Amino acid sequence: MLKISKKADYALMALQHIAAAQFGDVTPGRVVNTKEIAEEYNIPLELLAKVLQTLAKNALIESHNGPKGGYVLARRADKITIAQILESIEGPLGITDCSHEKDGELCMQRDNCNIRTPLLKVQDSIAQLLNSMTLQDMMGGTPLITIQSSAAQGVAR
Amino acid sequence: MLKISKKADYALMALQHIAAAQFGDVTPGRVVNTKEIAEEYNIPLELLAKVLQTLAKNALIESHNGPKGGYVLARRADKITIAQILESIEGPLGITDCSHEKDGELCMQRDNCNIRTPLLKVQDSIAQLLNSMTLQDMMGGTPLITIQSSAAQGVAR
DNA sequence: TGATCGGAGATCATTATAGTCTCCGACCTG
DNA sequence: CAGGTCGGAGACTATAATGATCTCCGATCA
Repeated sequence: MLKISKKADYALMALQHIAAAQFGDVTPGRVVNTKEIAEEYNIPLELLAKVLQTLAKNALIESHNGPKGGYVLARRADKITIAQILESIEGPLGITDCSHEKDGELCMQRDNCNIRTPLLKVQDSIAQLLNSMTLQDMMGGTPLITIQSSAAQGVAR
Repeated sequence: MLKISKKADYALMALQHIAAAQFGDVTPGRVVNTKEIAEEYNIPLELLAKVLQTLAKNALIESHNGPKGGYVLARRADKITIAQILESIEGPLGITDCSHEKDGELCMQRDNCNIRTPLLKVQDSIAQLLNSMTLQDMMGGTPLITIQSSAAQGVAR
């Protein structure tokens, strides 16, 4: 349950790769194209292209056309959150259908719903979690931040 | 993104209702049947039946056949976690495909995967969150626990 | 000017989801 | 001891989301 899509997976991998090429020690400032990433991670080329286009449209990366073209990060890796990446590909975070329902499209259970409030709490927690992690945190070598919900603490299990 | 299924929604609503009927002030100890829940929350009867059967099979509720039959909680509401409920319906928590891949079905990206570890961290955090909330916490009136990831604290946003 | 890039749209196959239908067996209760 | 009321279980269908592919276009730079 709560699985993220393959596209989102690809987005994360690609961004990690772009960030590494751009800020890594080996060949810093390198522009990386779609084909390189697709081959590196065994991702279908054209599907990855779609994903990168979407990321570019959402201003997470910048595209450069023509030979020697490719993608670079639109801003520093520590300014790109996991939440931003995932939301670019999969749309806004929404545990339930009614998480962001517009006026006029209320769900059938709405008036009697007994789980809306607690679920929104859960959603907020996940949102905080995803917003607190950046692409930088995902870079290899960097020790990952320790994540623990305060709610989980002190719960005997 | 990260939406839970309608079935899982129904499961949460139903369990909340059963718990309320069982431990509420009005008519404690009441056994509630599928039809009552379906009508209360506008859930398709037969679909809800499936959901409740699954919950029974996973030992979250107990079924009683025959007239006056229905469902009761298998244990106290504070001993049933949101994680248990969701996993009963949607299967184990898995942010990525490779979260619990068995031997022999490795994903194509496996050997080169640069995002597996951080994603598993995210997954663990969500698991902790869902395990820390119980059906009891979802009961109406009860002030919901304050959930906040420690990682989110101290992050300017 | 042509090979190399990304941009964009339509299209298709597969799978997951949501919902339905049918038949069965267990249980009270009159 | 029968009939209505319950859950149990399986097959089945429709719709939507996903993953993936194909084709054509425009920009760029050597």
